[in-house]
Amino acid sequence: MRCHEAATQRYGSPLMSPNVPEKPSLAGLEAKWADRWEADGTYRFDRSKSRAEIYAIDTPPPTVSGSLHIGHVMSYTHTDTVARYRRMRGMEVFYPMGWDDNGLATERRVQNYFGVRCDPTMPYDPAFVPPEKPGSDPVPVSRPNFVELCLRLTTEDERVFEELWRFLGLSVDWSMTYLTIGERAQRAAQRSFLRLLGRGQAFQAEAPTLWDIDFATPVAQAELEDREVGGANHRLLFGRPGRSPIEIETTRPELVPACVALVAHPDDARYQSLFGTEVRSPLFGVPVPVVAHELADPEKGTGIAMICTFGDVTDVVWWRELGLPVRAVVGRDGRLQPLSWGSPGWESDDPEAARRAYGELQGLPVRRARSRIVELLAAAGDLVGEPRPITHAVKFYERGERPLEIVTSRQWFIGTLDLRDDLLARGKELRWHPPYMEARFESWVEGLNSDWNISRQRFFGVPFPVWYPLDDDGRPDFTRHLVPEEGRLPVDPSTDVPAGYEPAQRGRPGGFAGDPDIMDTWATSSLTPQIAGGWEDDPDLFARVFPMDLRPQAHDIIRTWLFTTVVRSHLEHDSLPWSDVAISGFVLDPERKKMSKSKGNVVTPLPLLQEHGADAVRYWAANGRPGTDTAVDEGQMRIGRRLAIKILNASRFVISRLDAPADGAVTDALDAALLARLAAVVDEATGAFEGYDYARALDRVETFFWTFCDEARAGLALALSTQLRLFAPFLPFVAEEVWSWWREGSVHVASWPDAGELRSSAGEDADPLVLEVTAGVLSQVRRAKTERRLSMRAPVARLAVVDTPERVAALRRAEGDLRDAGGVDVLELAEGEPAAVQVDVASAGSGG
RNA sequence: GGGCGCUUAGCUCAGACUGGUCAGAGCAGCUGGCUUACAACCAGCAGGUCGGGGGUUCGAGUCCCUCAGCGCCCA
Repeated sequence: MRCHEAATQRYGSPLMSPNVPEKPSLAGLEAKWADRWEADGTYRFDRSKSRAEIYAIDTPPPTVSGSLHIGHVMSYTHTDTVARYRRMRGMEVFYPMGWDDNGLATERRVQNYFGVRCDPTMPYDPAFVPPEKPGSDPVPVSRPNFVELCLRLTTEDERVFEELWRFLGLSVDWSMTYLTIGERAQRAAQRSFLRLLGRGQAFQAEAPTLWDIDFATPVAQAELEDREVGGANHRLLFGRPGRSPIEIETTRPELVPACVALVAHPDDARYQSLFGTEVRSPLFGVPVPVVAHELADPEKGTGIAMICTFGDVTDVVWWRELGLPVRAVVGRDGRLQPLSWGSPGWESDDPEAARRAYGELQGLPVRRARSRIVELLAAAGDLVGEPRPITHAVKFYERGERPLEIVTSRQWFIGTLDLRDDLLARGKELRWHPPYMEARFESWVEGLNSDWNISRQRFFGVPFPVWYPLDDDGRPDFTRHLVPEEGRLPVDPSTDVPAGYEPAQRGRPGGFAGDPDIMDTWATSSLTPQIAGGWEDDPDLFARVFPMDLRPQAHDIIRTWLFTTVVRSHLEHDSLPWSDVAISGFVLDPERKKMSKSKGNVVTPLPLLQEHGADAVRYWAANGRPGTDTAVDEGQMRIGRRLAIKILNASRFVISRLDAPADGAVTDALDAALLARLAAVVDEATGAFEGYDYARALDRVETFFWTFCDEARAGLALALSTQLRLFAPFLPFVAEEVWSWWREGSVHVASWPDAGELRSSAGEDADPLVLEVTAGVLSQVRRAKTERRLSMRAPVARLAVVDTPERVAALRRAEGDLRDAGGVDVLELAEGEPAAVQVDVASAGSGG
């Protein structure tokens, strides 16, 4: 029986009596095998394995509020090929799926889908039913009702997503699926937050914050993008008692009431005498100092600028570094808020005039305030010339439509600025595939200019597990945090009560108040290794999977997801979250343009999967090299489909011609040569996969396969078995289908081919030259027939080959096969030079 | 402004680390063939200054410098 075992090992699984369909087809393979894999638990994770035997993947949890697009299909297919490869190499693959369901994206979708908006002041209505169809005016609902609707919709979306993934053939263990709004995720996020708070790494600060007035949310540095927009430079006059006025330039004249200083470069000769003096703002007569700072650009405008609280991020820097006061005029709704001119902080030489001028602006949105104040400035003679239109870069929320404002508010942060060097070191420690992607991480870390704002004044997310004691006047003391024991997590401070208090004390003087904020979605999804791995909830599992092996993701979220995950793991575990990261490219539309909702060129995957089949779409995806942007290409999918069909047919051909189980030594020289070359292919594919280059592996396997088909080596069961296993990571359905015709078990848990065993099967004197020379001569024979417009069946009366001794010897070893394949009657082999092949095709009448 | 990537046949791309049968594959196109596994198939046909220029070398898509175009990242 040793012989049998050896053969089983070589072939990846036991042989059974072949059962080949009459007319093989790809139709219905996806559903058939997806069901079967689920029923058999083919991809079920065995948690009894040790860390060394486990290959753990930190799968990206897709945002369920969007629809899955073709880009997801590509990236997740890349991961799946790697997962399948590792599984066949004998690793126990930890491959869960997660759904990123919390956050702003879901809120927006729920608002539109149900026609509601969240009003956190309303009480819960257990009987609430959303409108049949969303009306023109959104229906206000309580926060708990709103959250219920979010959960209802995401549950539905997640079901649809899972079906698509199963159809695509992702080999995930669906029993391990997690949600970023789920209890485990909430517990992990809150626990991590509390520990950071305890160490002072998380903190609360009243600080200028980039704010999107439409989404009503603070925006983190990672969510910013610069956009070129039109604006205008306005030249304004700041007065000096008894002296000529100072000219400054600004694109935001509406912020004159928010001006706290003028600034020029310390070396700027023009303004030396002004430093330390005071000037008066136009219209409002506010005395402001003239200060020096090297960020002031002497080349820009008049070289002297106004500092307002806050017009842009440079204002924030000046304000912080120069210790200036705050005069906030823009509110969170993006309108100019009421001010009290003449009171402390709002001093003016002429409070009455200031009040009058501001009365024209108060309540206006910034754009309209801008036009109005320009009129006022012009009327007062404080505007020099006309505004000059310019184009300049302005900061936007990446999903927003109006420029961000900077408002001062109380927010939670995780300190990241002090980690810069540590994080750069982590970036170097991580193995990047492809390596050049590390540059994006580095430049991001080097450019960090603010700590990580993790709080959001929104509704659907993980709450901060914090309460504040209220003083005798009912005001919260933000310096004192009431926090729960870790064992109570997760908590919702809006319904749960801090230790030592009664529910009735909520909101009462001397009582308590819950923190109303929720965490930003990245503050949760930066913990996916911890959530999926059962950090603290399941220490046994966590020890077996963490740190993980692989983070697969696309390059657009290096500064968000990858960065934040590295931060959290560094702070909590003093390690990387994974050893390797594989970066996928973007999917471009068929015209190689970036896909975006606004352009309307987003490609949805389901129709493509249905038309071409999962294996075909996977084939296209697997051809997208690591890190490289790839266009949607139905031509490639058609090629993939044809490849799958070819595998069916070629396999049928080989299996139906199996003589005896070819467990013994290979005697035919051509067969031996083929196996020897196949061994080299296995080496290449293996090496490519070890470097996460699935595309290269596929290329090598595919190229060899077509050669194999050309040679039509009937009876080479070992070659077929090997190739099916090589194709299995890419075309899991067709590989499994063919496998089922003649082998027991699943090809996806069969062993990855072993080049050494192939070589030993091929035998000592296997010579790849036999294959090469024979194929070359056969190709000449075919060409001769084609040139004479003859059928490939046309007989060859005489074939004469002249070549080097080695090549002639090689050819002689495959003489029989050559005669059969070419229909050759007389074969003459001679050593000599120059090499030549002469094909005498029998004439049409000569008995052919 | 700094950085990264790309630029090879009409199209999509291989040719990396380890310079010398590397000038390739597929698609499209053209010409033929139902070779009893496949007509959703098979066979045959590709001469493209390997973006421009310079350099290293006996020899360079392959290494170095430089320029240009495109894309992306960061500021």
